[in-house]
Amino acid sequence: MGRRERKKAATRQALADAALRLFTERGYDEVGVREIADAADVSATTLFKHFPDGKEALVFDQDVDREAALVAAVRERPTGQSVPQALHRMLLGEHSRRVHADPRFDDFLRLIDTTPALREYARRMWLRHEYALAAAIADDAGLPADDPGCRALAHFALEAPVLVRGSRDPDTALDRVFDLLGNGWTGTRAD
Amino acid sequence: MGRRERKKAATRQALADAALRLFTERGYDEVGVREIADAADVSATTLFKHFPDGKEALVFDQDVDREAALVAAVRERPTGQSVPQALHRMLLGEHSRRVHADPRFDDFLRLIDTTPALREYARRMWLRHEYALAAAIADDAGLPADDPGCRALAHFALEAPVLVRGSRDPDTALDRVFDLLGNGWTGTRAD
DNA sequence: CTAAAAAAGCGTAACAGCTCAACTTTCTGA
DNA sequence: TCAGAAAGTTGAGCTGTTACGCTTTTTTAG
Repeated sequence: MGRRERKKAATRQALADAALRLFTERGYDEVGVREIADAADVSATTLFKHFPDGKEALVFDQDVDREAALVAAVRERPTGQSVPQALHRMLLGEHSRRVHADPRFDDFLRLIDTTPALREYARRMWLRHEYALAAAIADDAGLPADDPGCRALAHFALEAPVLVRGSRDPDTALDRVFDLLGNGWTGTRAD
Repeated sequence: MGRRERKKAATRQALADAALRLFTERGYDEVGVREIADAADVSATTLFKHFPDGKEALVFDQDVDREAALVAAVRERPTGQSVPQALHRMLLGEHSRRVHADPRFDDFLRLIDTTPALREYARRMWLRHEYALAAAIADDAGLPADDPGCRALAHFALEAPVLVRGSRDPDTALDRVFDLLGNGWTGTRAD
């Protein structure tokens, strides 16, 4: 790795670190991009060269490849396991794995939960994989790739993680969401 | 109705009309708010006084009360009809009723479909009623008002209309979405 | 090896949507 | 009638974001 790329990566990391620190200290809406750029000793233009998707992207630095994991969860699920069950397990595992990996991950989640713009951005990051996931589901079920039912299942499954954030018990809430997707609405009229 | 309120309503209408005309003529992103304000012969600040939710709100002027209709669809559904079925019928009826009411409604829908910012805004308008609808569903099923399953059903049902836009056959697509919510994912592995 | 040219970082200035403090106009009621 | 409250309007200015040009580094050609 050349000297140039190393400096580039260092600048990018300095920007992301400064942003996360300032955001958690004073709140997302109270910190401007010029201030973040100053803290990393670069100009605002440079910040946007490193993060073309804008201010929100500063928080979601690590862009791991979730798409492959999602498609694999559908394709390589064990016999007898339904598609919703496979996605459910995959999303649960992903979440707990991340919580245990980085101690700062809690602050990270709290920041996202309390900032509408970041929740929206997180949702859109998940939904970027909607098309690929829908295609994998359709292929598995022997339906055309743009089948609306498959698209709906992919869409709802990808939205589930964002939807259950803020619940008192997110894991149980996720159970309920995937129970709905797997078995349908089973509620009957009270009394 | 006093002279003052009439003038206010006239200004608001002039703004909405100018916006819709300019947007359909040249595209949403090609028209600035200052230009719209000029066309209505007011300043940009005045525009935001009339539409505090911003540029997108100019397009969704008529703010009919859908919340009551949604809650009523759940509460007053005929015996034997499930909650998803009731919501499905209600959303279908709402759509066709609007298409037949105003001939300009087609242009309106096309504008929304081709503008990501407007699609997002439409989605958020629907989701404003998520809490009320979830509470109505929970009440009907005898569950606590913040039950995650009820919240998920409300959320997915409200997102359905936006999700099926752009499909080749939106009505059939809506059938598939509500089949998923009513009966769960029934697909089995191909071959 | 060196000069040129291609690429990439960087800052200035600007434009977009949007808000704030102040000024005018219109309505109210004693 | 006429203060003063309420509502409407405005120009200046803030924030996220981008286009343009300048400088620096890297690659390439002879």
